[in-house]
Amino acid sequence: MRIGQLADLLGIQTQTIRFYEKKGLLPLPARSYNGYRVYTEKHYKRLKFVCSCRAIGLSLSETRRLQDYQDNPHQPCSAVNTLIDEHIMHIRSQITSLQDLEKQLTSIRTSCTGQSKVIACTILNKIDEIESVSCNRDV
Amino acid sequence: MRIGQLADLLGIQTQTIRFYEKKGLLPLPARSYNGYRVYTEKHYKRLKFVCSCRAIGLSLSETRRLQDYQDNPHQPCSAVNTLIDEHIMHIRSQITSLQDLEKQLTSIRTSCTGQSKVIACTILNKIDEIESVSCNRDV
DNA sequence: TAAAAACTATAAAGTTACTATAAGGTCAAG
DNA sequence: CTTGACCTTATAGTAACTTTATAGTTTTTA
Ligand SMILES: [Zn+2]
Ligand SMILES: [Zn+2]
Ligand SMILES: [Zn+2]
Ligand SMILES: [Zn+2]
Repeated sequence: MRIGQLADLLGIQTQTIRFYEKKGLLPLPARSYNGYRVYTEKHYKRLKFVCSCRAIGLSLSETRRLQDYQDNPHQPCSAVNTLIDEHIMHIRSQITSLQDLEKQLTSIRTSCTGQSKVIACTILNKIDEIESVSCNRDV
Repeated sequence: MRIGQLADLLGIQTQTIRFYEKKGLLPLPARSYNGYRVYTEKHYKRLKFVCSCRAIGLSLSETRRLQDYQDNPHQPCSAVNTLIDEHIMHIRSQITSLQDLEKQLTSIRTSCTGQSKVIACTILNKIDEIESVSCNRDV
């Protein structure tokens, strides 16, 4: 199978496959006489796993760690659980900070009906009054 | 005021200030005889506004647009409201996709107690069974 | 007074997970 | 024999910074 077919199978771009290869998430494929990459079922499964990990929001390095576990299948799987637990915490903390943001934003938003001029806009005034404890930037 | 003092006042790094300057979010400061940047109250206010915008999750380009409105204060402020409305939509759609992720992840997670070996880990099996319609990547 | 610490400057590279562009080689069809 | 679809590599761009390197300046301290 060539790179275009593999990409179509998984609904991703060929560059993405090359990118994963460079990042070590996909084993080096054989090359045909003309230099084209040749993929097997094994590559397909490996790449599908990467796509699935991305679909549940795992980072590429988290995905890589899971692959390592898959490659050493006789160790206890508690490490897998830990990784997923930590990832769930990532997601949850993102959710709560976004929810906080949304509250603050809707409160700011409702103060203005959009009928005034910018100079008197209560939204801009409220933004000016925000006391960012320290410029948070991780959202 | 020098760059370090300004950074301390707002709890950010000096490089971040230079970065904002390069991005056009902060007017060019005067320079003292030795080339050091010299900031005034005006710069402080401008930078504080940027930090506040970042604190409510606005991107730098959204922040820039708000600055443009501030600089032309005699137009109607409905554009401000629209920008904030759109930004709230950004936040809300991020929240819902993260909540979807969290559901999927907790369902995957609860299937394993971490007592098995990797080869039999139901988490890895469930990840393998995910049918990513197309590898989503915007989360 | 001289060395050390602290601050400033610029420029370039690293981060994440790709996407886009450029410039070119290969292959089948018409 | 050229067009189009496919493949190759390398490089740059995205967001919002952070890190590193290299160097000049000021302040503190021994
Ligand atoms: Zn994670
Ligand atoms: Zn308004
Ligand atoms: Zn936004
Ligand atoms: Zn398990």
